[in-house]
Amino acid sequence: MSTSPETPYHHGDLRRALLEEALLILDRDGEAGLQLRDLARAVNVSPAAPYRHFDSRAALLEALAVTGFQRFTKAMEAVALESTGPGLRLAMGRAYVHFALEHPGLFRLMFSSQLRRDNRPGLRMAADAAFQTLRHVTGSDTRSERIAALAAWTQVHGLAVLLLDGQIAARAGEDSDALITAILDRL
Amino acid sequence: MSTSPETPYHHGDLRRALLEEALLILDRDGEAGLQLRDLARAVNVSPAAPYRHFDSRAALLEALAVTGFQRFTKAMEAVALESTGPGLRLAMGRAYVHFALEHPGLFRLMFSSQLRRDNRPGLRMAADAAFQTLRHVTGSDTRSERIAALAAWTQVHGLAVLLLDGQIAARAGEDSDALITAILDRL
DNA sequence: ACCTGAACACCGTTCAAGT
DNA sequence: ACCTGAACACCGTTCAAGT
Repeated sequence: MSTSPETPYHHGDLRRALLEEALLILDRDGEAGLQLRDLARAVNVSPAAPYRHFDSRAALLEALAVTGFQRFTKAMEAVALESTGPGLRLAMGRAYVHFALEHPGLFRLMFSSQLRRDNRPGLRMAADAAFQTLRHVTGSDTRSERIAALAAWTQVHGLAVLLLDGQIAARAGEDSDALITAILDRL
Repeated sequence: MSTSPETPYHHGDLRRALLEEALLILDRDGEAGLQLRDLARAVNVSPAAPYRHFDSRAALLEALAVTGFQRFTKAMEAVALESTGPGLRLAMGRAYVHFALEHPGLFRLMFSSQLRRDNRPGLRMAADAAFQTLRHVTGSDTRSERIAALAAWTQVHGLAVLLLDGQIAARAGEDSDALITAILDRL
C-alpha cells in the first residue's frame, strides 16, 4: 500500500506512515495492544527508527490523541453546519456517539487519564478546541445553562462509553441507532 | 503492616495480601501501573510466587474486578435500604458517582473492555448481579421503562467517567457534590 | 538527516529445585 | 502445598555506527 515503487528502502514519509498504521492498530487492539516494536515491524523499519520522529511511546500516543480531537472537532462542526435549530442538539449527540463507535481505540485514548497525567500542552489545546465546539451549541453563560450543558454532555458521553464497553447493546431485531436516538431524546 | 510477628518468612495468606496490595496500586497508578513483579516485591515474595494463586496477570485483574463489582453491589444495596421513594434514584446516582471517585482504578477496571474480551464467566456474573440491583429501582418491563432506565444509567455513568478523567470539575469555591447533584437532578 | 544493529534494564511467564 | 532462583521471550529505550 506504499506510494513509492516496490519496497520503500531506507526512507520515506515515516512519521505519517507510523501514525496511520498506529491508528489501525489502536482501533483494532486498543492502546495496550499498540506496541512500538510491532508498529515498527508493520512499517518495515527497525525498532529504533520511530525514535527519530517521536520522543517516546507516550509522545506517539499524544500525537494520536491530538489528531483524534481534530477529527472529532471537524465531525462536530460538520453537523453544526448541516443541522439547524431544534434538531441540532440531538444531531450532535448522535454524531458524538457515532464517532466513538467508529474509532473506539482512538476515542478511549482521547479521554485516557493516563495521557492527561503527563499534562502535555498540545493535547490540552486540542481537547479544549473540541469542547469549545460543543459549548457553541449549548451555551454556558448562566449557571443553569452550564448545568444543562454538562447534563447533556454526561448523557451523550456515558452512552458512548457504555456502548463501547458492550454494557449497552440493542436487542435482537432492535435497530441500534433507534435505541441511541431514543435514549438521547430523554433529556 | 503484616499481622504475623516480624517478617512473614515463607508463607502466609499470600492470595489475600496480593489482592489487598493490588487494590492500593490500582487506585494509585491505574491498571497499567499494576505490575506483577512490583506487586510481588511489595509483598516480599519472589516474582514467581503470585502464579501459585493466579494463572496470569489477566486472572488477577479479573479477580480484582469481581471484588469491585461485589463492593459496588453492596454500596448500592445499602442505599436502597436507607433511602426510600422519590429520593431513591438520586441517592443511588450519587452513590454510583462517589464509588467511582473513591475507587478510580478499580472502577475503570470493572468497565474495562480489555477484560470483557477474554469473556471470563466470573466477571460477567458479578457485573450482572450489580446491574440487577440498579434495575430494581428503575424497572425495565415496558420499552419506555427500559429507555428511561438506560437514559438514567448513561447520565450517571457519563458523569462518573468525566469526573474521573478530570474533564468535568467544580470551579473554584464551588461545592463538587452540589455540582454532581445539580447535574443528576436534570433528568 | 534518517535509519540500523546491538545492547540495557525491565516485564510476564515457566520450570526445576528447595522447604 | 507453597515458594525460590534461574531462565526465556519480549518490550521500551539508548547509542554508536552506517548510508
